[in-house]
Amino acid sequence: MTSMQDIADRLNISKSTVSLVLSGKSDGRVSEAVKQQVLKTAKEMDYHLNELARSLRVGSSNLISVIVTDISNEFFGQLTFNIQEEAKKAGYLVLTINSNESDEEFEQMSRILISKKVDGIIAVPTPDGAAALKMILDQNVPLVTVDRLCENVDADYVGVDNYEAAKSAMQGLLAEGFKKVTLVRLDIDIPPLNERQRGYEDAMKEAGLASNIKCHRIRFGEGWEDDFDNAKESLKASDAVFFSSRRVFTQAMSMANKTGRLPKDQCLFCFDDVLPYMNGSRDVRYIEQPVAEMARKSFELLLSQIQGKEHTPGRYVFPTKCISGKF
Amino acid sequence: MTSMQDIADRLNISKSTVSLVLSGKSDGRVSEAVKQQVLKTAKEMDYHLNELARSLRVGSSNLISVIVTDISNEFFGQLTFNIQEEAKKAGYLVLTINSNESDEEFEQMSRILISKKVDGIIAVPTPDGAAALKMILDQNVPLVTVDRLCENVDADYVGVDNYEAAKSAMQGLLAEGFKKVTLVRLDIDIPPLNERQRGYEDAMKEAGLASNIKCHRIRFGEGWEDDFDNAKESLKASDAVFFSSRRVFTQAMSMANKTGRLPKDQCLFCFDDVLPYMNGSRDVRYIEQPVAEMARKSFELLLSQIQGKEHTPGRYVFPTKCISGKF
DNA sequence: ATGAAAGCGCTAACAT
DNA sequence: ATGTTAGCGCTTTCAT
Repeated sequence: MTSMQDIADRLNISKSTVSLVLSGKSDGRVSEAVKQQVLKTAKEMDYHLNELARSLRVGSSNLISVIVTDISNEFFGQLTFNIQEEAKKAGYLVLTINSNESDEEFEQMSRILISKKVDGIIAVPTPDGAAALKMILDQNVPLVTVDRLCENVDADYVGVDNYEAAKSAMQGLLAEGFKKVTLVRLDIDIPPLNERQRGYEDAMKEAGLASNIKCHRIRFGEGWEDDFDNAKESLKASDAVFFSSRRVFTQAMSMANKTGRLPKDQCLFCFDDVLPYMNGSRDVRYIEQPVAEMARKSFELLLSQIQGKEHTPGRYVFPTKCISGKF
Repeated sequence: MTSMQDIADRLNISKSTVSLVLSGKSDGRVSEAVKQQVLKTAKEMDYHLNELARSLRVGSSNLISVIVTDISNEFFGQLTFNIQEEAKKAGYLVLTINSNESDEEFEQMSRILISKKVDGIIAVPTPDGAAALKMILDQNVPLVTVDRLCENVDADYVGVDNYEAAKSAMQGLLAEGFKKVTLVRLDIDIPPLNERQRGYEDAMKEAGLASNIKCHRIRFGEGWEDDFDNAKESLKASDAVFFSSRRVFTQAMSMANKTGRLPKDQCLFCFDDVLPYMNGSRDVRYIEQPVAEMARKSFELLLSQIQGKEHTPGRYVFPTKCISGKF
């Protein structure tokens, strides 16, 4: 591995001069002749900058991290993808981490990231991730939270109004005459899912359908099949089903292949785009989150923290779109 | 930021002793009393190891990278997720990179990764990524390729037999009496897609259906809608359609919502699991790749290279599963 | 325009 | 059992 010293030795100059040239700070400070020699020798000797050394010296790694619960989840995949593209433009690389919905993993990985001297963290907090978030803040590591609001943590937040989105979409649904609407959600207590449920319940109540409120909780991990099995009859008896996340929706679709279909005339309502899953024979309604914009905003906020700009944490709530039709 | 020196100063001992304790190498070499003091003081002073400095010193970053074309693609999301979980167990963090199918980006990002001193790279090569792969190899950075075989690059490879999988699934399809089978594929020349097409064509030929061979290419980026539009009539006239990747399948499904459905009695055949997309009213056939095992193997190969074990590059081909039924 | 020297925080070989 | 020292490869201040 060639180092700057090696180049300096070869040319009988000092490594400071080499550094000046190679880091592009030679304007006027180094003679053109020397500059060219350095550049040429660097190429000849196949020199590659050691970022580790540079980072140690200047105290910043040009690394950020995105912590999601599960990168293989489509929504988080898209979020991460868009953040990465933004980061790339600004010269940052992205460490992606899966918390697997575990508070312990979330905190443990946060510690490791801090050790790695990441310049900032964009995180989807786990159900009880407040402690980890506070720890990050304590270490003065720039932090932006996405998707899930942690009320008692004073950090930037980017997300959507889950309550309003769910409620108003429900109202549209009810206005069309659907009465027996059942909710299916994951059995993890995270704000978005709770808010969506609240939106569902309030819409039902306000429409005088409180007695039809019915909610099925599906385990996040092992055992979810059983939960669907138990919910089966109740779902079949509904005239519309609200799947409060894409994950639970696709699980339901997979299950349906094994344990029986949902009635064809039933309306499906889902949080997040499910168009590709539809085959044109159903009333469908879904809510679209502007994931690319959310990603962009998250990184923008992080970057301004990194650059030490004047900053008081804010909450940035993006509008959703409700789409319905025969899909 | 507390450093080991700070702890040493506070306790009037040397930083080597502190290092010994904090890196867990103090067994017998440091007195129990001092050890406890160090541990206590470290906690008090809220000490966090500076991995950057450690990495520079020991010459390894405990960072690896996974380069895929697009992390928001479900298949790559799952692959990455599983690699990350393996890496975590071994104490590695993962930098994920999107090449966006661009050879330039692939090479440029590879250079940056090498500068960052990643300990190894697991990559899904871009269509003409050979140059970048060779560069990585030249720098003696451990490398494993996944999903796409680069014939003229001497690196570990993990994948499936795309030709055989496609051909034998096609044969099953034809045995059921389907005759007009049309292929839909992305318009990027990567080995898996080419191999799948070859499998399709050979199966058709051997069944005496050469004249029915029909292949539609869908652009990877902008304009893909038009390509589907052009293929529309031809697809409707087929009695089975082979979607050679999930991406192109889901695109087709989304399009169908806008420009008209495919006939109900048509058989859908797809590479990669599409169960959640089905609603029980169709003949479906799909090929499942053992993505978790592939991820595990990839990381295992990478790790053994990193650890400098005796190693000649190999090709590891995993069996696929073909599933068919009314889904 | 160039060089010398210090130092980022850590580890490890070598004293003591 | 503990300390001293050197050095990983770089940037940056201060001299010259």
